[in-house]
Amino acid sequence: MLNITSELTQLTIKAFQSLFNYEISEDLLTFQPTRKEFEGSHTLVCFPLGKFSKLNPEQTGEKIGEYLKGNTELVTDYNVVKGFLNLSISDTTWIQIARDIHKNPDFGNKALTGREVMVEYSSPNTNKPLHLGHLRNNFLGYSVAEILKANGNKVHKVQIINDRGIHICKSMVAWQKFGEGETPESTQMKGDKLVGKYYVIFDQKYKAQISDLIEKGLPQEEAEKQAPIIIEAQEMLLKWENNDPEVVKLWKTMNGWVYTGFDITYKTMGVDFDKLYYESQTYSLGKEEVLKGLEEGLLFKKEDGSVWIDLKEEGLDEKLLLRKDGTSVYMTQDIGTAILRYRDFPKISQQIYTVGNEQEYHFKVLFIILAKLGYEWAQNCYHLSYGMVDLPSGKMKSREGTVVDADDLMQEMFDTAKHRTDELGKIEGFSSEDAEKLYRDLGLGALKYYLLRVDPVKRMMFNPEDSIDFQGNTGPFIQYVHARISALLRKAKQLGVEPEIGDGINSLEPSERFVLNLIQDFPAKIEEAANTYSPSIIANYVYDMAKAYNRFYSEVSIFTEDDQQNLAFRIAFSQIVARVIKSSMKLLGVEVPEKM
RNA sequence: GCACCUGUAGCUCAAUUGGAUAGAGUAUCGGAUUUCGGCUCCGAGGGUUAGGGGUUCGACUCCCUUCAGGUGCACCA
Repeated sequence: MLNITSELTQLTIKAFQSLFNYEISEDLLTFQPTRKEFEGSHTLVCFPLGKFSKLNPEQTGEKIGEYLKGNTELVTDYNVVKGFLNLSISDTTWIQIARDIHKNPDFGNKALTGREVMVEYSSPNTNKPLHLGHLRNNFLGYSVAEILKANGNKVHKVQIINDRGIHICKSMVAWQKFGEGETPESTQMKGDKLVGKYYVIFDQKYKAQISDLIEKGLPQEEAEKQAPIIIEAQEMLLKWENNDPEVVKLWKTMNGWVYTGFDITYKTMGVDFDKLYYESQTYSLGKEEVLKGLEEGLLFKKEDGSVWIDLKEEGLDEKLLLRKDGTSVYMTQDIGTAILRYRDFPKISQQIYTVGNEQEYHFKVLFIILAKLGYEWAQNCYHLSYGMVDLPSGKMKSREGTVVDADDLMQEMFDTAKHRTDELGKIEGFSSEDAEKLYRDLGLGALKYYLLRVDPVKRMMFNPEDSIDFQGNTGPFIQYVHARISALLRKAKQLGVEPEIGDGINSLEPSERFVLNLIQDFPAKIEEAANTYSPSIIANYVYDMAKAYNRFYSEVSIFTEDDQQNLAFRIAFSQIVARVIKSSMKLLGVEVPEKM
């Protein structure tokens, strides 16, 4: 397809050659969108060129503009403001571009490049339900996977389920002692909620025991170590690692409950995975690798028998890899998991870990350790880090029970969507099933869009009220624009108008040029988003486009058009916009309804 | 204490990676329409980009520094 920027670059090189007899380098030519207060669509920054043209930036721009206008079909007009050369592109070019895009329903998606990557996200602990933070994680990981796919990568979506360790033993101990045989069936609770309940109970009992011990005169630190219930949990972990049948059975049962619960939540969220990894299946590989590293002298053993790695040369500290009792820690497991994944998928060139920014240090260390152990792919590992999500009501702290549960929040979004939609009377003629689907699309779309439109590295504020507004930079607004176009297309069909870009079109509205300029930028935006792992780029892009189309729509009344060719063109043009909106939203994991 | 991240309009976020007069939405104020103090349109105000210094044709962006907030520095995961 015709690419205006690269076309302009080539023509400008030629112009420069012919005007100043100098072969200008491509990277000195930066084209950017023209600011809307000036005429034109593409702007060449002339400041860096003066050195080679031997003229000041204005004169340089003037000369180049004159040349491009006079000698090319592409450029029809120009103006120079300060050192900026603004170029107007011919309508025939725009129409040609529209035609190319219209013919290509798959516009934006690159063909497979042969590159293969793995994206990890979600990766919950199995001792408590998913919360708001997990929502950002899942949406982010899923979206990045979609973006990478669109950019030509083969993508494997995976997660690592932290199904072993002291945390799950805590829930198990509490259930054993105080559960009285409760099950999801007997309590009518989602499995993850039930197990989470016992995790909380454990914590309460543990705290009570600590304060008892402190009252008896023990220092805080000692009390934390000696509380009977924590000792029980530690003993259980050891039994688990030794394959004690009873403990393993309980562990399987309770994890099973959690998985059933998680599956429901994932389904509601609309995310999925190609393969699941379980720490219970990877930690022993990690242990092997650590022992191997110890033999090779890469690691060292302390007097108490614990195994460490020394990272002082890298400016970091020493890091524990095996406890004195020989059990493995978080890091050990992650080493095993990473290696196992490369064995499973030898062709992947990169692993992307979607994990909160509180673990930046962990991943920094992990990647260094893997490199030290001799795995050169470690340098391609990437920690997709993201900030916390705050709520207007205040901070989210799991210990204080102020966590916002993922299921509850999504349900609240659906309810709000229903409430707002009914209020606006937008669902006349909907069957109850269709209406239900619409509430879900709107509620979930609002949530996803709001969480994804912010740069991942930033801590963000989630305001449920704002997120589901039909006005402004929100999911529902974009969904609304799409539905509006869909309605227009339906009407065109009724009237028997075929969307088509014929040869008779020769001029465009300024707002159409503006929108087309945005549209032709779509593949570049995908690439940028893929390179920076930022769905926010796509989100803000699609908002700009929806807004621009909306302006066009209010300026031009489409069906009063008496020129049939022009009408067919405007329908085709709208169709392209709808497709790009749909594709963009798909990259964010958001459904766009046809009707709303 | 050390390390990393963040700081942009009252609020929530952008800014094409160093480019023009820093933009949207929301809130506020004004106007239009309207059988609601609701909805919808139009317009306006609102900024020393946390402060200071430096680099250059040009800095929200890069470097140094101070301040504020957050996170990490577990034989938890």
